[in-house]
Order: sequence, then structure tokens, then C-alpha cells
Amino acid sequence: MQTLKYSRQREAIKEFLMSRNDHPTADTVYTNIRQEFPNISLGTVYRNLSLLADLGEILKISTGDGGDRFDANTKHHYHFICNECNSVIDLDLKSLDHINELASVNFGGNIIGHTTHFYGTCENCTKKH
Amino acid sequence: MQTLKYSRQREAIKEFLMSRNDHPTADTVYTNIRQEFPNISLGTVYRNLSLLADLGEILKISTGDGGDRFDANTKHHYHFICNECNSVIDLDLKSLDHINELASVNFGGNIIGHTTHFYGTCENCTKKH
DNA sequence: TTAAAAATAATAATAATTATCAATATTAAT
DNA sequence: ATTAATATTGATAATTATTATTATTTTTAA
Repeated sequence: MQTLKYSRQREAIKEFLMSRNDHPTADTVYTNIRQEFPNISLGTVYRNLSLLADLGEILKISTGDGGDRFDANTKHHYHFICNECNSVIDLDLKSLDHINELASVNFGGNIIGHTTHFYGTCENCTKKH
Repeated sequence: MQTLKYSRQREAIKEFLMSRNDHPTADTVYTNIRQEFPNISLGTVYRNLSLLADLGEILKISTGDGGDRFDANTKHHYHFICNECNSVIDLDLKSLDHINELASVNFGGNIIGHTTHFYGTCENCTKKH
């Protein structure tokens, strides 16, 4: 089997994500991590983001607009996505686990979780007009 | 301004979507609509799906795995996405509008809506093992 | 019937991501 | 410490999903 080996690039990617709370894209990770590793390849960034997500060490957030976002905060929480600037912002909202049971009532399959994205206009964009 | 003109292709695309409840991708729409319009272009399918979504006549569903899905049922409802077969299934769950207010409590921006996707194993995939 | 404008089919281009592979780095065993 | 095995990398090609371009066709209003 594939046993995991340490890599400095992977550590740097994870540490970079932990230093941010704005849910950067793979490309943003790439351009920033290049300051420390000028020769790092975009493929290496994608590979490690994907691996870290599979390991459960980071979260992948699909916004449906532009590339996927990544988040080092792995405990279940909710995101707001601004309709104007597309920024992704953490929300202070306790987990709504009861809605899994509500959704299960008339459903034959097995629901184990949910993701919710809230939409609207963020504070910055509201101030602009 | 751009005034809308009728097109047989657009009508056929909308009617095809209304005949289905499995939230097909643009490519699935394309291969099916080709039975009626053998020369239709994939670009035409994308253009019309996008236009219909902008007009609010259909919904675009981003699943984060594979291409976007489309749904002729435009009233707010919830979807289940199977972790195994990736099928998208409508859920019978009343709208959880109160969670918009809950999410707004400690948030500076303006929340106008949300989308929730439930995850797990669908009935078919559960039966398989 | 004609003319203007929108829509189309065909195709090229783009964005985001994944795959390939020879060279390098890590790790476990000597 | 040295070696051997193998995971990881950087470079790059390929793929997937989607959008843009443009000459031709269709729709619609005059």
C-alpha cells in the first residue's frame, strides 16, 4: 500500500492554509507558497490539497463559481458566499444536525451529513453602495 | 437591449428537463436532445441552460463533482447527493428559512438565501451491499 | 416581403484539474 | 553512514467542463 512520506511542500501548504481564514483557491495557495518554494509546481499544490482533504486535515469547499476553495478549519461550520465579490466567509452558527433527521423522514437512503452555503451581500460590498 | 426570441431548441431543452427528475448534466441534455435535433451544438445547450437559469425558469445545481446539474423544478427545495453513485435526488423537506436568520445573528452582511446539499448513501446503493 | 436582430452550428479558446514520468527526496534496513 | 525501496516532486501533457467567436440561419417586427 501507499505509505505516506513527509514532504516539506505539503507541510508548507497546510501551514499556509492554517494562517488564512479566507478560504483560498489552489491557485492562490500556489502563488503564495512560491515565495517559499519558487520551483513548486501547480500540480504539486493540487495533489497535496487533494491528499490533505482525503486525510481529513483540510476541507474542500465547492462554491460553484470559480475554482474550489480550501479551509484548514475542519470542524463542521457554515459559509457565506458573497454574490458580488464571491468572497467566502465563515459564519458563527452552531451545527444544525437536526436537519439531517428532518431530511431523512421521507427518504429511503442514509443521510450522514450536509453542507449549507448562505448567499447574499457581504459587509464590504454592502458598504460600497 | 437584447430582446428574447423564440427558439425551438430552447423549448425542447426546457421540455426535456421538465420530463426528468434526475437533474441531468448539460452533456446528458445534449445527448438526449440530439434525438430530436441531430445537429444541435453542445454550445447551444450550454447557452440555453445558462439563459433559462438566468431567467429563473430552471435551477442550476453545482455538486462539486462532475458538471453542473439542471432542474426544471424552480421552487426552493433540497437535494441529496449520493457519495457512491453521485445521483442527485429531491428531498421532501419544507424550506428551512429560519436558518437564514440564525446565520445572520453575528454577521455583518445581508443573507438572502441558502442552499443545502445532504450527503450519504442513496437507497439503491444501500441495497447493493 | 423585407430588414433587423437574435439564435444557431461549428469550432476555437479558456479555466480548472488530473495524469504521466523521469528525477529527487524521504525513510527504513543494512 | 550507505544503500535500497518507494513516495514525492517539477515539468508538462492531457482531460473535463464551459465559454467565446463568427458566419449562417431563424425569428419577428415593420
